This record gives sequence, structure tokens and C-alpha cells, in this order.
Amino acid sequence: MRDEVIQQFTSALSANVDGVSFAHLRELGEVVSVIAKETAWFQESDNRLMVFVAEGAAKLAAHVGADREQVVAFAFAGEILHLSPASPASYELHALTDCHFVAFPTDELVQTLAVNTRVVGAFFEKTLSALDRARERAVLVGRKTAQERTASFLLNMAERIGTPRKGAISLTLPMSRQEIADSLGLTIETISRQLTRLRESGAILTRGRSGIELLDLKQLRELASQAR
Amino acid sequence: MRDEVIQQFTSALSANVDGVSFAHLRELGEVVSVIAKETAWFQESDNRLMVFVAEGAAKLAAHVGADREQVVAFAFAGEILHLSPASPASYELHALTDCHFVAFPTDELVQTLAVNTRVVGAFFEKTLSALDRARERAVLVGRKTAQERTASFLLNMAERIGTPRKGAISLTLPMSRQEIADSLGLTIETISRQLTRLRESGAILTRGRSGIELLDLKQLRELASQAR
DNA sequence: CGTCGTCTTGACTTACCTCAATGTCAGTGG
DNA sequence: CCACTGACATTGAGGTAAGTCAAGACGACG
Repeated sequence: MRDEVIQQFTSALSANVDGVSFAHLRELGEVVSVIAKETAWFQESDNRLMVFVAEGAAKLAAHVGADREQVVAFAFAGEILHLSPASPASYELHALTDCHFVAFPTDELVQTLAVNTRVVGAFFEKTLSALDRARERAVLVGRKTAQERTASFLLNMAERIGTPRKGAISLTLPMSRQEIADSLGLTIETISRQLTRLRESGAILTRGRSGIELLDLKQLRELASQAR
Repeated sequence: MRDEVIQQFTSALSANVDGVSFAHLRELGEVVSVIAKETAWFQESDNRLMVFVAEGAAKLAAHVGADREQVVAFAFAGEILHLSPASPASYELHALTDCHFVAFPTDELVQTLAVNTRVVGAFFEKTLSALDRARERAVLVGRKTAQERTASFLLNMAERIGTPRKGAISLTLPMSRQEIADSLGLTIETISRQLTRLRESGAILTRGRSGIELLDLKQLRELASQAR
């Protein structure tokens, strides 16, 4: 289990990891398995953590007050996300489906693997991509309409977990309407209404709760980045 | 000029930089000076850049459509920010006051300085802080009211550019109401009304366009993280 | 001390939220 | 296999926070 999961991590890095580095990773990584709808907790909790999602789908969410939640990132198998200990808002890593995570204390990871500049470069690249996505999210929720947010969300999911099907893209969403709403800064009713609009305009087709076919990608892309 | 600015950068890193590393930094860094209200442009524009603000205040903003702008980060003297070349939304680095920047191509910087693990660790730490702030911004604009956003903004600015004055904190904002609005995902009218409310409740006091005294920090903190 | 851009204030509009009722899905046990 | 159940999703009606439009006031320059 442990070796297998660390192996997945190293190949996701797309940088050659030598035997010594592999041993370090094996040493530092904490493997945590979480069943769907549960929150992940890690030992090393007062350090920054670099968490690799070996399997499953997860959300990283901030709780604002009692009943407001903002999802700051979704993460799928093969992706990496960062946890900060001392963030003003308290973030929780929630499993959407059954998950296997491996967590590494970021600073120790960097210190021990720094000699392998390719690996550190790969870490940096992943981290900066996360920064890009977080900024994009800020732009999305700060300056876009419900329609633009919904279309952007669908296209984003299509890229990450969609399977192409003759012109269309098929999606099986692992998250509920509530979680979509929490990630877009909207309510579940607004999401529902937007999906209905998209369905009626022929842009999408829904199957049950979690199945969505993106039929008209061109239209979706226009709606996603429409200047009003 | 160049050496002085690189020197400032190394001390901001709070990690010892040896002579060889300093020479590398000197080699890699591009010093760019920009007058107030102008946009910064860098040579190396198809790489990720790590930009050190040696002097001045700046904003990093995304343009969405023709007339919508979202500020994703403010940066003040001594701070570091990251630019991505291929972001879907096009970001621009705008000087709020006259600025001196130094830009380093991120990947080369990491490759050449990786041997100095302390320095790379410092880079990583700064980058993860940027990620934290970007996430915080997403939470702010996604799930907080105009009042909470305004109070949060003031407290955030107080921490970064405020000068304490017997219980109160004095601020001189380098950005306009429009820029505050663009950073909080609101309009200038809403900002103005919120400031008026805060002034009337005795939490703040304004002097001219850019001067603000935070009088009642306790109240501001409550307003900033109020669960409705 | 006048001029121009920025800020403030007010009246009105709207996109999204809230509340509430109904409908649908997926899992469970008969 | 189908009825039952509870959670989740959709739809509608009405409310509200923030946006828009417009008029003045103010402050920072010359």
C-alpha cells in the first residue's frame, strides 16, 4: 500500500525520482485513507502539508461562521494540494468519494529533496499552478455572473474528470449541488436554475443526480467568458 | 541601483544568501521601474516570474470582459508576488505609486539556487503564503457581505502598511476606491457607503481621500468575521 | 481659487437569496 | 422486484443586498 501510493506520487511529479529520494519520501509521507463524506486529519498538523490524492475526489473548504462554506479547491486522483496550519479561516479537507491521501510536511520535503533540483522544480510548478487556480477562483466569484460561474465550472470539470464522447463530453460529478454552490459562491437553488437554463438551451443534458453531458462546448465557452 | 535592489531582496528572504548565490541573483534579476498608474512589462514574459517589490505599492489585476476588473493581490515594498504567463485571464501588474521591481524567471531561480536549501525553503514559504492569501480572497468575495469585506480589507491593510498611534492605527491608502472595489468584488458606491457606516459607528475616521484612522479595532474585527 | 477627477449620497433596479412546496433519485427492506 | 424512505434537487413566489444611474460635493492639483 505505502510503496504503491508513494510510487503513484513520484510518477505524478513527472520528474525522475532516484532511489534515495524515494526512500526519503517513503519515510516522510503519512498515508491516510478516508471514506466518502468524512474529513481527513493528519498527524503533523502544525506544519504546512503537501497532500497527494492517490485515489478519490476531495474538496478543501473554509467555514465562515456557522452555515457558510466556501470550497477553495477540488482535488482529484493524481493531483496535489496544500494545507496551511495557521490560516485565519479553518480549512478542512473533505473526501467526496473514498480517498487515499499521502501527506508530506512541506518544509522537510523541500529540505531533504532540494539536492534533486528537478524534483523541487516540479513541486514549485505544482504549487504555482495551485496559486493560479486560487486566483482564478477569486476572479470567478468576485466578478462573474451565476451563468458564467456555472459554465466555467462545467468546463473546468470536463477538463479534469470528463470523458470525451463524439463531440460531447461526459461527466460524473462526485459532488452535490450544495458543494458546487459552495465552490462558486452561490446557492443550490441558483445552481439548479442555471443548469435548467443550460439544459433548455441545449448546451447540456443531465442524467440523474451526478451525470452531465456537455453537448455544446462552443456555447458553454461563450457563456463562461461573456462580458455581460 | 541593481546591487542595492538585489540586496533588499535577499534580506527580505530572511535566509542567508552566500556570495555565489548573490551573483546568480544579480545575473538573473531584471530590474524594472514603473511610475504611478503605469503597467509593468518584463522581458522574460513566457516564463513564470517571481517579482520582488523593492519600492512602492502595486496591484495585480485580472481583466474580465471590457469593464470588469478583479484585483487578485496588492503588493507593497518588501513583498514578493508571482506572475504566470499563460493564465486564461490576463493579469496585469499595475503600479499604484512609483515602483521598483526585480523579476526573476522562477524555474531558473529554483534550479540555480536549489543547492542552498534555506533559500529555496524561503521561496517556498513565500509562495505558500501567497496561496493562502489567494484562498482567503476567494473566501472573502465568495461568502462574505460588503460590510465584512470592507472591515477585512481595512484590517489587512492596517497589518501591512499601517502605523500604530496610541490604540488606533493610521493608514494612508495608495489605492483608489475603484481599486478597493475591484479587489473586494464590489462597486465604488458600495465601498463608499460601507466606509460611511463605519465612520458613523465610530469605528474609523477618514482624512481626505486616502487617510484612514482605525479607531475601534475590536469592532472592526467583529464586523470582519461576523456570521451574519 | 478654479478646474477636473474622485468620492459621496440618494432613488431606483436587479441578480441572486430565502423560504416553502413539490418532485426525483438511490438505497433498503419487505 | 417493487414499495418505502430520506436525502437531495427542482421550481415558484417574494425579499434584499448590492448594483446602476444620476446629481452634487469634495479634495488635490494647477
